Formats: sequence, structure tokens, C-alpha cells
Amino acid sequence: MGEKSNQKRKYILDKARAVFAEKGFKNVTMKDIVDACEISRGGLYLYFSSTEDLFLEVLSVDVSEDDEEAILAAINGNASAGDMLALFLKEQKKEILRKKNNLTIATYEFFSMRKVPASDNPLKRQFDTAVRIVEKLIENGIDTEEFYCEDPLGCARNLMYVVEGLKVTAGTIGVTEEAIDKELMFVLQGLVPDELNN
Amino acid sequence: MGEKSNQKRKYILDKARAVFAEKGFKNVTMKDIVDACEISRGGLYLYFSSTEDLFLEVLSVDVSEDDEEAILAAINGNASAGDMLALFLKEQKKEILRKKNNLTIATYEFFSMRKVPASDNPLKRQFDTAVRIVEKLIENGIDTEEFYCEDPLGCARNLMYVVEGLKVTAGTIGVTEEAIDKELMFVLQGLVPDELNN
Amino acid sequence: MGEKSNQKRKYILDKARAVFAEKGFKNVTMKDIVDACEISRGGLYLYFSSTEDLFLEVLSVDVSEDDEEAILAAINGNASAGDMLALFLKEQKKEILRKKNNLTIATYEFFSMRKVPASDNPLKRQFDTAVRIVEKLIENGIDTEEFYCEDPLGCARNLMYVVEGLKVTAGTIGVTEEAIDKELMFVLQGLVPDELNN
Amino acid sequence: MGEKSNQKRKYILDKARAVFAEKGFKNVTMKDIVDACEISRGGLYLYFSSTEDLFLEVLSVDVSEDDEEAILAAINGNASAGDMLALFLKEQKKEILRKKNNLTIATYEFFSMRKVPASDNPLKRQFDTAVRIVEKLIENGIDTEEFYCEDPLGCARNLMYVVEGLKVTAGTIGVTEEAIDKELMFVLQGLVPDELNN
DNA sequence: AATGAATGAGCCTTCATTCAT
DNA sequence: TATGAATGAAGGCTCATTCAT
Repeated sequence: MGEKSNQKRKYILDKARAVFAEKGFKNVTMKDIVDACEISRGGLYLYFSSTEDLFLEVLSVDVSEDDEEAILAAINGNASAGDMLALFLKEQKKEILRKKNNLTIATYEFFSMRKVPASDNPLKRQFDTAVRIVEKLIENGIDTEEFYCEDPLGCARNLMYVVEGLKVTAGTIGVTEEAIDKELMFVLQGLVPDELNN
Repeated sequence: MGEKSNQKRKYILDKARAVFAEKGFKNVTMKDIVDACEISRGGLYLYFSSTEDLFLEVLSVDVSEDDEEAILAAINGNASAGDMLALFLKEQKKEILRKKNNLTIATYEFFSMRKVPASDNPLKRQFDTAVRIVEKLIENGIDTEEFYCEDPLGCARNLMYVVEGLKVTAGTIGVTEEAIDKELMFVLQGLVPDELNN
Repeated sequence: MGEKSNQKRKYILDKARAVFAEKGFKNVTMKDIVDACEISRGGLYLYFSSTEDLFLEVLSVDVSEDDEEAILAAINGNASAGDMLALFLKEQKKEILRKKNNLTIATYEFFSMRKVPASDNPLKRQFDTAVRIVEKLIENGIDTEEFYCEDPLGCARNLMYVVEGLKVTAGTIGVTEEAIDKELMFVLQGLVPDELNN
Repeated sequence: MGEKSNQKRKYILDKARAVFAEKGFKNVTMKDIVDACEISRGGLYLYFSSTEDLFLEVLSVDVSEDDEEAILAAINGNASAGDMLALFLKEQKKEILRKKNNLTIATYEFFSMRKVPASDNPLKRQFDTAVRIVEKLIENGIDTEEFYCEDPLGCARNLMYVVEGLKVTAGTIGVTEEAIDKELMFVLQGLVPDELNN
């Protein structure tokens, strides 16, 4: 039972994610979810009591699944720092570009309305986690002399704000893959020791 | 009477701005505006026919008032490049921080839903304009040897993406003034000739 | 004053007639009238207090202007009975066919909703008047041996019910001019002495 | 449940019919229907999405139930032509007179507003069908020498236009049963061989 | 657990009517 | 007289939520 109902929860969250990604937050109705899941109205309420409830859960699944493992990989990894940072940025790029599965705007919509204490704010957790990962990677790179940087934390934060800016731009103005590459490259350039830049 | 009704339009737009700033775009109903303006339902429709209509007008007031003069200042200015860039960033900072009057999230919401041809997209125009201004300022700074930078355009873009990221973060997670300063400083640091950095 | 305002009343009624003819009764708003007359909202209310008021007046103008003179013509006329009946039917046909000026449907709409005492009902007055005219013409025709008919009143009523049927059909299904001719001819046929029919 | 919801559809259509009969088409709001049915606003929308939708369904129920069987009766009947025509007219009379259930005016209103291609126009179909039935009956009557008529089709059409005129008059001016009898009798009179008329 | 019909609150929009000028 | 901005009632429609089965 608990098992079965857990499976169904996951099933619903998965479908709901797609709906939020497509329509944002406010435009999504319980009916949209019901339709996407092909279950009954009453059925949905057995698992989730509102779109807010659903959205928060969708987000937390996202964070825990995606980023936790990234953290582990970053810390336990045995690849070179440069390679790992490249990998990390590739993931970010994929996230920026993915059309049909991007919760960015829905997330902005959602959190712009409610005053969530910072500690509970999954958005903040996600951002901070990413910064810490990048910082770690840069430090590793400095140790192996792949990178040069006087302020790894500042640099990590700079990178993540740029990523944030790109995400939002992608969802509104639109960005090309080339534009993203150019932007990320610009930041990375600052990490490479001068003699290697030429 | 054209005069009077024009005044009322402005009054409504002003109140509406505050509402959009507080609630974003999708969460705003005509009723919200009506309540904020303390006018009748029918009265509002005399001036604006939908929240979209309202929002676009609010935006266009914004753009024309703020940015045009900034462009002029940048081009005709006789202050030093560094001062002018500082001034520009101070404006951006004010924009990022203003709580009760920040349309960032509403704007993202709005434009994430419709496919506006890039050329018509005020968001894009605003962004591109800002980048050009910053690029120009950096180039001036290089001429006067205040700055050092090998890629003024890339640097300008980097700065504006960071600003974009900060705006969105301010509207969702929240940022402190110190955090903004730190972030902008980090970028500026990269512009200062090395010998001056110490 | 009285003179001037009387002129304006007529002007408004004339414009209103066209509007009712085009849109029926219920679909017409005071704004429609105001627009058609190119006067102000408040101005209209100085003359008429509702669309009902307007419509009733439009109708009574219609009746008095059109039919009264027809009555006179019928009674005082010196043309032959056959010619006069032909003339009368030509008028009816014009009425049935006129697209842009036909109050039939509006009238049905209007009177189907309110219980107007028969004596006040302009629709009834109009119908009865027409029947009396036709009856009179038939009787004249019998006197001059142009017509043969044992029941002039019955025949007149039959004719007018057919006209009524044609009007309504014209406004809903649509009828061609030929169809009207055929129908009216069929009725007239019954009035012509047998020997003349061949 | 398809069963149950079908029952409710019929229930609503039945109540709606009465409302349309009383108020015509344009004067009817969804709220009127809701009140008549004593269901909730939302509940009605579960079954019908507009008054147009409702009205068309009310009409189609009407047509299919009433007229189809009349056609069959007319063609397969074994009664005398005179009896059958009398029966047919009795039906028409009932239709003309029924107060609480007469869709005539509503139907006129409805179809006067939209341009329905003649072939799709149920009003036209109904009229044409009736004419054909009457024509057939007259022809039968001629065969059995009950009737005399040189133009059965013309005569049938004349009858139906009179019926149409009577319907509309009943819905607006009002007619008594006697008036209807008189009118129909007048038409029938023309069908009876002269020697029988005396 | 699951269903989906039903409810009613709430927003949208239009329009008759008023009223200060 | 004449204007037209302003109001508020009324009807349209959607949707979260409940509940009998």
C-alpha cells in the first residue's frame, strides 16, 4: 500500500512537472494535472491538496535528485577539475536550453508571491549548492594548477549569477546555444592562467 | 478633458505599477487594480481593457522615462568613465533593490508566455541598450587608461547578465545590498589594471 | 424650442429605426443608438428613457406615417380596385423584402415578451388596419365586378396572414421575390371570376 | 452513469424549453436556465455551454420527435384524406395555441440572427416537410374526390403560410381558438367541391 | 482508494443610468 | 440643453473543492 501509493505520488509529480514546465505556475489548474495524469479529480486530492503543494513537491524532487548526486560527484570525483567544471557547465547549459522541462519561470512566479523564509526556500538552497560546487571545483583546479583565481567564492558566485541571468533570458527573450557558450567561456577565461590564454 | 482623462490614466498606471511589482503579472486581476485605484470596475475599463494592456503601458512608461535619458547621459557625459559606470551601476542597484516598485518578475512572467518577435521585445531592447551603454563606458575608460579590458563587449555582457541574475534573485530569494555590492565589485575588479588592484 | 427639440426627436427615431431593423430589439443598446445618432449618452436620455421607449415610438411613427395615408388613399382613391390592391400588395412586397429597414423580427421579439393589452398593441392595430383596407378594396372590386368573392373579410384576413407568414419567413429562412409573387398571385387568383382565370 | 447524465440532460432540455417558450431566445440567460432547473451555475455548464447550444438541442429534440412520426402517419395512413388533413390541422392548431411550450418566436429570433445555409436550416426543413405533407394529402383527396383543387402545391403552401402567420400572431398579438378555426376553415373551404359548399 | 458530478465563489465584461460641468 | 466620465448591477464563465457512490 504505502509502496503502491508512493509510486503513484511519483507518477503524479512527474506528470505535474511537465505541466508546470509548459505553463508556468499560475496558469496551471488542478484539472490540467488531472488530465495529464489521466486520473480522477477526487483521486488527485488524495495525494495533493493544491497546486502549491504539488509545485513545492515537484521542486524538492528536482533539487534532491539532480543536485545531490552532483554534489557527490564533485567531491568524490576523480576527474580533473577542468573536466568536472566543464561537465557541470554542460549540465547548466542543458538546463538553460531545455524548452519542455524548464521550471525556471514557474519557479519565479511561485516564489515572487510568497514570502518564504530563506532557510525553507528551495530556490536558495539550489543556488547556494551550485555556488558551493563551483567554488569547490575551482579550488581543486587551483590546487592542480589548472586554474588561477584569487577569489574562488566570488568567481563561483559570478558564474552562477550569469547562469541565472541566462536562464531568465532564455525563458523570455530567448538565447542561442552560441550565446550561452560565449558567455560561459568569458567567465572561464578569467580562470585560466595568463600564459595559457595565448 | 483630454487633459483630465490623461491624468487619470497616469494615476491608474501608477497604482497598477505597484500592484504588478507586488504580485507579478499573472496573479494580478482587474479587480486588484480596481481596488488599488479605488475606482469602479466599469471605470477601469474606460481606460484599459485588460491586464495585458495595462502591463504593456506600465512598461512603456518605464522604458521611455528611465532608459532614454540614461543613453543620452552616457553619450554626452563629460564625467570620467569610472564615475559614469559607477553611476550606471548605482542605478541598476537601485532597480534591483526597490521592493515596492520592481517589475522584474512580472516582466519575466509576461514575456515568458508570449512569443514576441525579438525586434518588438522591449525586454530585449532594454537589455541590448544597457549592454551597449556599458560597452561604451568601458571603451571610454580604456581610452583614459582608467580601465583595462581585452573584450569590452564580452565584459559588458557579463556585467548585464550578472545584473539580470541579481534582479531575478532579488525578486525570488531576496538579496541584501551588501550582496549586490560584492557582486558588482567582483566584476569591476576585473576592469581595473592589475597594478591598481593592490 | 419645442420645434427644435421635436426635430431632434424625429432625427433620433429615424436613426434608431435603422438600428432596430439591423439588430432586432434585444441586441440594441443605448450606446448603439448614441453612436448611430452621434450624440452624447446623456443627450439621448433627454429624449428617450430606454430602448423600449424608443422602440415603441419608432413603431408608432411607422404605423401612423405609412398606414394612415394608405387608408386615406384606399378610401378616397379613384383608381380601379384591382389597381389599388395591386399597389397595396406591391407595398407589402417591398416591406417583406427590405433587408435594412425591416422591423418585423424586432417587433416579434419585443411583443413576445410583454403582455400588452390588445387595444394598446400597435402590432394588432397595424394588422387590423391592413385587413380592413384589403376588405374594403375587395368590396370595391366586387362592386365594379373586377372581383368575385363570397367572404371579403375572410379573404382579406387570409391574405394578411399569408403576408405575415411571408414576412417572418423572409426574416428567418429567406424568400425570393419570385416566391412572394407566386404566393400573392395564388391568393389573388381566388378573387378573379372564373371565366377570367382562363 | 452515461444513463444518469443523459437523464439530466433531458431534464435540463425540458426546463429550458419552457424558458425559451416563455421568453424567446435572446431574452434568455444561462442564469434563467439555472434558476428554472434549480441547479448550480457550474452544473449547467457541465452539460451545455451556451444558450445557443441549448436552444439548438431543444429544437432538434422537437423536430425529431414530432415531425418524423407525422410524415410516416401521412404516408402510411389509411384514413380518408379529409380526416387526415383535419388531423394535421388539429395538430397545427394545438401548436399555435400552446402557450407554455411554443418555441415559434424563439425560433424566429434565433434564425433571424444567423445566416444558416438553407440546407442546414431546420426551420426551412420543417416548413418544406409540412408543405409536402399537405400537398400529398390534398392529392389523395383529389383522387378520392373529397377535394377539388387545380394547384395542390400552391394550395399547400398557402395553407402553411397562413399557419406561419397564425403562429407568429399567436406569439405576439395573441389569437383565439375561434380565430384559428375561422382562418383554417377559410382555406379548407377552397378545397371543397362547390356543390358541397352549400 | 477512486470516481466524477455538483457546487458556489470569484473574476471578467458590458451596459443602463446618473451627475457634475 | 448637452456632454461624457463614472458607477454598479447583472450575466458569462472557470475552477478549487466536496461528496455520494
